[in-house]
Amino acid sequence: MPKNRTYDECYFLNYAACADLQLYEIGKQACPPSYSYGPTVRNHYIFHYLFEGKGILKLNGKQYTITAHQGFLISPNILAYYEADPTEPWNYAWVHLDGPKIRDYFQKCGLSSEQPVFKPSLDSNEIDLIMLQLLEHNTRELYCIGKIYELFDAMIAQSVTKEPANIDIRLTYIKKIIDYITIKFSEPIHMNDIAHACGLERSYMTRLFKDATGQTPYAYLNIYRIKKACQLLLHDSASIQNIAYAVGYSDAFTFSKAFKRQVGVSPSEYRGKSI
DNA sequence: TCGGGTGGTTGGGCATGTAG
DNA sequence: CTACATGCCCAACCACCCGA
Repeated sequence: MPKNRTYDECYFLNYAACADLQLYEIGKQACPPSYSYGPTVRNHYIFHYLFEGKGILKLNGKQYTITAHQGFLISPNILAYYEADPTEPWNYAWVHLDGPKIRDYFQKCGLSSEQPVFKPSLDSNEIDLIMLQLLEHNTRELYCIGKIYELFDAMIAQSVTKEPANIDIRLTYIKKIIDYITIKFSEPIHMNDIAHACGLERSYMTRLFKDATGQTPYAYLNIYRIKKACQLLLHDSASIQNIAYAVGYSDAFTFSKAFKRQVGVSPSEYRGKSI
């Protein structure tokens, strides 16, 4: 928390919630010049929207400049720092929210921890109005939940960072690869098999997958197998050799080495520690 | 279960082709 | 021109096998 933080107006909702949305807090603040917040990590989503002024956001080692009638998203468990401009400090509103579908809703707006800045493509009056209504009626919890959905709808309609079709295609390939691995992990899998199943050339598939996930399909497969093996070691009395077979290794020795490399202890030690 | 040797497989760089 | 897709190549890595 910043020193002596004062809110122009902030309302903590007593867990206003519906099936897929929890709304924790709504607030607004006209920040003094160079007013900063963080670095901080949150355990839910925070969306800020600027009525006036500008400032910077630092996230994942990147810096973004945000100006009036734009917004920015801070995702859970991401280290964030933001600071008002020294000459034109921002006047913004924020909402703290979470829920099983919130990530999807923000993604539909083109927002994620990689793309945290919302830039409306059309007249921003609609978003301004929704945010002002939220602030005005911040004690009416069900009204606010309704307005949050309206906000998402408006942001989706006005997003200029919609993912191009080819991104969707790539995501489809990634999903196919993951699906294949999760279904076939217990069988001997070659990368060519996965590539063939997805209709891709192997090296291109590897590159595609690594770009999206940060790890190769082969690494993902091994991690998945060892995770499954951990579950079996804890909840099943089968021999280590049988567990090795069950998660797709044709050889218990190879499994044991791979397990120790990833977990740090041998399979038998892992089982022994859990008892 | 571990360590070492060996052969096969994988990842990734690079050049090139293709489509919009 | 750009982004996507493919093919080739080779160093590095991994699975497998064997002995301890």
